[in-house]
Amino acid sequence: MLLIRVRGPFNLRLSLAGAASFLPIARAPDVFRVAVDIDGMPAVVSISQAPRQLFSVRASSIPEIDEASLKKITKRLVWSDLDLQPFYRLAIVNPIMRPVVSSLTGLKPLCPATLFEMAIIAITEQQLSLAAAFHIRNRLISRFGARSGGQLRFPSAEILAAASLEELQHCGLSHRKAEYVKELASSVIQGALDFDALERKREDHIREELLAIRGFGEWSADYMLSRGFGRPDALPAGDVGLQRVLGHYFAHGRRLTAAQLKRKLAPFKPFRGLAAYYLAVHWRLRR
DNA sequence: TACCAGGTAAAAA
DNA sequence: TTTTTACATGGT
Repeated sequence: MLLIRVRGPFNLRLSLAGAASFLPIARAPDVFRVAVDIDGMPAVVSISQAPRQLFSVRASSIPEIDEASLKKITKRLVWSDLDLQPFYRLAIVNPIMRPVVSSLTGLKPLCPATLFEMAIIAITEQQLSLAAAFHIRNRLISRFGARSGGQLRFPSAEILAAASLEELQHCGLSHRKAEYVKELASSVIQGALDFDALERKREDHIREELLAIRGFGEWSADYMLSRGFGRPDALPAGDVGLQRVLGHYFAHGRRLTAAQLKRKLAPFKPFRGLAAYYLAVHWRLRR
């Protein structure tokens, strides 16, 4: 077991409930359990929050685990480099945002285990409802995922690149999306696309690279910057879900345009995407 | 039953 | 160059 200290306020239970509020599942888990690959070895990482700002992290099914690697993946899963305090300082002086952050103190968006998985998530969620995309992803996982410690982990780029278009379509992807997934997986294993190297670049550079991927438009690039790369200001302004939710807070329930959405979130720069997430979770949990 | 859902690339005009 | 179209599944 490994203990990790977190910077600033963080409430894991609340963050899990926030994440679950977007999915068609009955109840949020209280332990963050993710099947992953650590240095090529399958493992299940279980993160729970001890009193105060400590996590306990366990990795099963590996006899010897490199502590640094485990720490690295954990930091990514819980976005631990993000300190919420500067965002809260901006939020509490805003009459609409103040009650939202005070009822959701410690909420953080949780990240998927890998950027590759996040990229596939972005593709599956294009245009479809989150519920539909959720079921499609689950079919991808049960069809192509490898088992580690009794849990299925998200299929690797190698597996998805080798899958046939028919198999991918059979999971519920359109023919076009099946092509996107296969091509993206191929360029990852060929090294033409290196998400880990991208992570260290500047935000605008990452965005440009993402837009060059076939199947990635503005929405997917910003969504991935926000949810995968953990850039708190990145904001998919064309997002229908956000436009509707923000409409409840800023426009008497009328859906906002992309430009209006940006304008309403301008006071929270450089945390506009995070502010949008707080409003979306607040709306879904109706706290 | 339709219709819309946290879009995009490619065809058509 | 700009506009229109096809497309997957799930919930209402």
